[in-house]
Amino acid sequence: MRPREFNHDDVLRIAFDQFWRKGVRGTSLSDIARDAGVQRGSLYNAFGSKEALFLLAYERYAGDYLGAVQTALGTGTLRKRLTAFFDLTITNFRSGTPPRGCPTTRGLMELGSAQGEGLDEDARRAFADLVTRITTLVEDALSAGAKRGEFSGASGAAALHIITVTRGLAVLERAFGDEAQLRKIAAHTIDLVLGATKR
Amino acid sequence: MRPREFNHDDVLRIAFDQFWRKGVRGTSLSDIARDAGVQRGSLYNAFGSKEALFLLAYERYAGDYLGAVQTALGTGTLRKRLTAFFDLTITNFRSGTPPRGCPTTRGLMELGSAQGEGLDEDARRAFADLVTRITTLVEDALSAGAKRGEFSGASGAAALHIITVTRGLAVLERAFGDEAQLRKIAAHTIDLVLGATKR
DNA sequence: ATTAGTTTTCGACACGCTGTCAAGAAACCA
DNA sequence: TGGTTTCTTGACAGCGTGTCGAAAACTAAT
Repeated sequence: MRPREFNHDDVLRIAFDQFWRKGVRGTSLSDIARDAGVQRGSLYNAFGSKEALFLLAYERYAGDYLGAVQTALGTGTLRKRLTAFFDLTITNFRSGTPPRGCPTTRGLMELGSAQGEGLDEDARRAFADLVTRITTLVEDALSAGAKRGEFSGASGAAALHIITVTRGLAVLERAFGDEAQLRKIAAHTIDLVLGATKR
Repeated sequence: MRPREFNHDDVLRIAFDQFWRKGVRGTSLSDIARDAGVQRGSLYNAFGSKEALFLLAYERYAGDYLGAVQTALGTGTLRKRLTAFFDLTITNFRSGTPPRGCPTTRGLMELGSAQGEGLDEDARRAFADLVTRITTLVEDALSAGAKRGEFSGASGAAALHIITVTRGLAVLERAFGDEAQLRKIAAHTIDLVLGATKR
């Protein structure tokens, strides 16, 4: 059989970069094909559809990001861990020029109820999955912190609250683009959650 | 001059309903024209572009919604006011079948950095404007509550935190569609913010 | 070395969407 | 009634996704 003339992973990387910067609906396969030096038809042949290509590219990102979260939440006091987590989150939103925002949040709001019901659901699942996994990591950090007496409260509720704030930060980032504001909110949230200990 | 054969406001209402359900990029002017019983070209003649039509339709929604927020935040104890505010917010996200989500959050994430730089910026401003106005209303309620001894803390920071949570709720609604979860998070947030009083 | 078979690549096509434009239609005013 | 103005209509260009068949390129077998 004839070997493929392009590298799968390279294309996924290039594609996700475009998706991240311009959104799924905002990037065309022609864009990706041009950037990757590949014919558009070849992409369809190799990946099937734009959504399928996006899903593969997103999975790669999700894995990387989850690893980074795990690292951020892995050392130091609970406050340090949470600070590192928020820092990672905000830095991720603000990466790129101009800042690319949060691909997960964007995807979640961008898709939803368009018209194509089929693959949209797969994408939603992928986004929701990453959110769930990160929530679990935060919850674990809180539980461990509770054992060490750094936090007293319901880890589950607190973790969900923190995740909700990070999603909100992703939205505010798009609305105002004010990184200092985001960091203030993050610090305030940590105070609120940890302060609940010394009620 | 020849009078217009359709009612401006009717079209805006019909258009926003579609935009809300399917997103700006997900609805075509053909859809709106069909629903409104108007020719597509007439819409271009009357409004100029899809984005302009959306902006007009959104302004109408924003005004209505802002009024509802003002009402919700207007009576009772501070806790009651915040509860009513979150209730309004979540009910709004979950209205329609299937639930339509938050048009502001969706718009904020959907637009951003597509390719058309011109009108996207106007839309972003409109979205951000509504968020800012609501933040101010919440902050006012908190300040008033502080005077009455129902809250002690920085009203500005707390208001921003609450708004961030509502934006996060809009995202989680899309991710999980679990209304009970949203209400739990809202209740937890109120406890956290008001609980900070009795530190 | 030649040939058969398989996979990739390429180009043309159908279809939908946005936005433009010119020509037709309808109301109003003089 | 005639002219002007505005709205409506339909055709068009341009770009997007996705499909299809044919050509090209490589492997493997004879």
